[in-house]
Amino acid sequence: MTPPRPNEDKPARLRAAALVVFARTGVHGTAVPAIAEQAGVSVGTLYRYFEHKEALVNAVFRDTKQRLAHRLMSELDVSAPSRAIFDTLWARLSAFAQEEPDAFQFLEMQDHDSYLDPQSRALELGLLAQVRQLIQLGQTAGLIRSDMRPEIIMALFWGAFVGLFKAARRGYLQLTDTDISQARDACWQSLQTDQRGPGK
Amino acid sequence: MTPPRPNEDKPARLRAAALVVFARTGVHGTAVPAIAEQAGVSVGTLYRYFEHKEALVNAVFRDTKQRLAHRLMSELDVSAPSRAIFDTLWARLSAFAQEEPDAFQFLEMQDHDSYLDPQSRALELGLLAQVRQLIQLGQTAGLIRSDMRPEIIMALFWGAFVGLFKAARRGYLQLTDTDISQARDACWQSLQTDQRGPGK
Amino acid sequence: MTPPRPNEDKPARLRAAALVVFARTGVHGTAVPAIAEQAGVSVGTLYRYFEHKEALVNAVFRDTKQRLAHRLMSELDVSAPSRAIFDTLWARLSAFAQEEPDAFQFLEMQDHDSYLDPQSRALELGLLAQVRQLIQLGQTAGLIRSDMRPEIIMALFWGAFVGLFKAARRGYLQLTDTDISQARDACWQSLQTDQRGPGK
Amino acid sequence: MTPPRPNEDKPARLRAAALVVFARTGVHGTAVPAIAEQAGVSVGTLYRYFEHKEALVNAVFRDTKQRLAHRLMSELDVSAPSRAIFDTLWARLSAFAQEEPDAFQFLEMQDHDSYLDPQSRALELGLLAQVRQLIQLGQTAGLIRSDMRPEIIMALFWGAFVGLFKAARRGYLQLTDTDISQARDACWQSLQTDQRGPGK
DNA sequence: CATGAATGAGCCTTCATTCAT
DNA sequence: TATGAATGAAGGCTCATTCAT
Repeated sequence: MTPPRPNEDKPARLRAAALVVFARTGVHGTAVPAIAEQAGVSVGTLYRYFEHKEALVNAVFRDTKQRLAHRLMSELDVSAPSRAIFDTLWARLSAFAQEEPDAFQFLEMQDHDSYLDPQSRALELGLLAQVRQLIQLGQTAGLIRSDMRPEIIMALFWGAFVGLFKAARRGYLQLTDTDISQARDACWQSLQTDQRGPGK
Repeated sequence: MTPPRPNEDKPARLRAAALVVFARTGVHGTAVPAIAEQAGVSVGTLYRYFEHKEALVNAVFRDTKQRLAHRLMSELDVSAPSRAIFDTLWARLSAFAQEEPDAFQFLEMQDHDSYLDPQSRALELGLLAQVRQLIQLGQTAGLIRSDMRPEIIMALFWGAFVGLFKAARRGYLQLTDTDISQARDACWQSLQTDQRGPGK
Repeated sequence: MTPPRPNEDKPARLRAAALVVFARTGVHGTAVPAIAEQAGVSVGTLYRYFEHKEALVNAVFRDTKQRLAHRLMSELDVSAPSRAIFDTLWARLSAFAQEEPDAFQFLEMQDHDSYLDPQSRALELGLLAQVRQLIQLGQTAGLIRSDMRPEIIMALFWGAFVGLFKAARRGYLQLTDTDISQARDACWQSLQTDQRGPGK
Repeated sequence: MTPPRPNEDKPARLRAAALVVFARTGVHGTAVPAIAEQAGVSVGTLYRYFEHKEALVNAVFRDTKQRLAHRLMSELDVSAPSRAIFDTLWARLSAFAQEEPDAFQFLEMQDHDSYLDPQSRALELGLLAQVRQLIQLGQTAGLIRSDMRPEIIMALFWGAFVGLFKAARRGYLQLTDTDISQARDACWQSLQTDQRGPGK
């Protein structure tokens, strides 16, 4: 009934479709037929390519996480100064969040823990490890403050970025390019050794 | 069969129980009987006090949000310097996130939009408005950078905080008090006017 | 909270209340608490006087049937000519249907068979037997056609009467006193030996 | 487990099954699984074809009413004398009541008002209007008494017929063909102008 | 391979009935 | 004796999954 691009491979179309509806209604709130319909195939076909709904969720998760990882890390000049790397990463993340809002939102959904399998979790850790290395590199080079554990830095930075786009998505905020640049600079600033000593 | 604390009031017990399981499995992933069981009452009893599952969710949300708001804002000395206010808020938030991890996680869940009623949403906006005012006060007093919109500052700050505790909860991080203080200082640092000018 | 007539006996009040709501919503469509509320007592009290919902239904049925029987048969001059008896019965039935529409409707409800107990059924047969005797009397006296079994006559007559008031209740008809008299005469006419021979 | 006639169409089988159990237990007294079981399908299948239980009830009602209407009215020679029309209708009604007792009983159930939708109600009124016209025709032709409103005549006649078969169904009566003919003649007689003047 | 009708376990909700107060 | 909160089986309905075509 709806064979949009007949020779596009079905699993990919199903993953893409699932991503859309998962972002809209959440994983638990999405019925399998709704995914099949969005993909323009029948339920039976979906189950030909994915054993469970859970398997599909994990496939979508890995797919999306990997796309993010690729967009962030591919051809990244790790020999550049940290600030340049930071700006590049920020720009790439922003592009991802803006060009694939569903993907970005999906990755941030809270209730993944209940159905992610070990492989998916490993993938997540992999990306984290990569970012961690970048930070450590910067710390060693003296370009990023060394008085904080890289894990803390990552959590704060990633959280701040997510917070920014989540606020925008929920309508609390209208994000302009200026906002995004300012936010980037503020975040970078917090990664520097404090020049003024502790407050108070 | 299970009258654990016979004279504790049921609605409160049900809200508390719901919070626990919602935090664990998400709202959509939680069956009503699971809530009743956690509360040690029967399903029928739950429905005596809450018309819908949705009504219960909203009650839990409001309850929790209000408790957070109260913990954050009660007896806050708004005439204190911004840094002191900031530290107080950070400490209170940390205490909340550590003492009531379920509550903290629940409030951060993504898929609330689908079932929150107007009253709940209004409550959320109310707390945001309060925090916003604090930031504006600090900006006017020259203690917080004025080159960023308060909304952006809030989003970044709240996001960073959430990111920190979410990473801890997910096991990517073992949070110590030192970590929390450092994170606080880093966040505060990003709220200051940059002393060194933009990078690059 | 609502002790309307404190010394009226409770079972009677409960039967009356049940009749009202049964007529309105049907037996299956009526929740026990609704009956208690209508009676101005608590559910617990209801169960003090009636073992089951079913027991209450049967009590209401018997109560109502007996009241009908009494209104129809008490002080009936069985020595009067059939036409006079007929007119009296018709008038009494009409009064009952008009003064106690709930009772009349309840007695005619179809799905009684599923919960009437033997005693209730016996009562029903008792009233039928009484009417049957009246008809036989008339037949013997040559005042009612003898070419039809009394059972058939009863069924037709009772059905016609019910049909008349049911149509009125359902809004297909606005019943006037003239209508009721005409209907009475038409019914009586059908009980007479045909003066013109069969059709066809 | 029970694929009795595999290629019979399911909605029809479901309507037929529902009619049977509705006639037995009443609509409110019938659980959806009981209908599915009677039809030899699963609950899920029932809900594939009918949105609600209520939708099914209405479908059954319309189906049944229309079948009755068709059996009564199709190829009816309205130019025939009233008596002939009357006899035909009576015969057709009798056939319907005897061949499809569940259908006949279902149509007469009291508590329809609570779940019939406007379309179903319209259908009911349509059939009534048709019968009404036949009566008026007969009245104009002087073959049916003109001193009674057609609505009254309809109510009495339909009620009498229903009463006859209801009595039989409830076991108060063993209906023979002779009974049915006699009843028909008696009913016709009541539709004639009284030749003897009022009784008393 | 693809389809989508069929299945039935499980979800949300109601309600007849009980029992501590 | 009266109350009404508590219970849990059962009802209406959904949806992940299967399988005949």
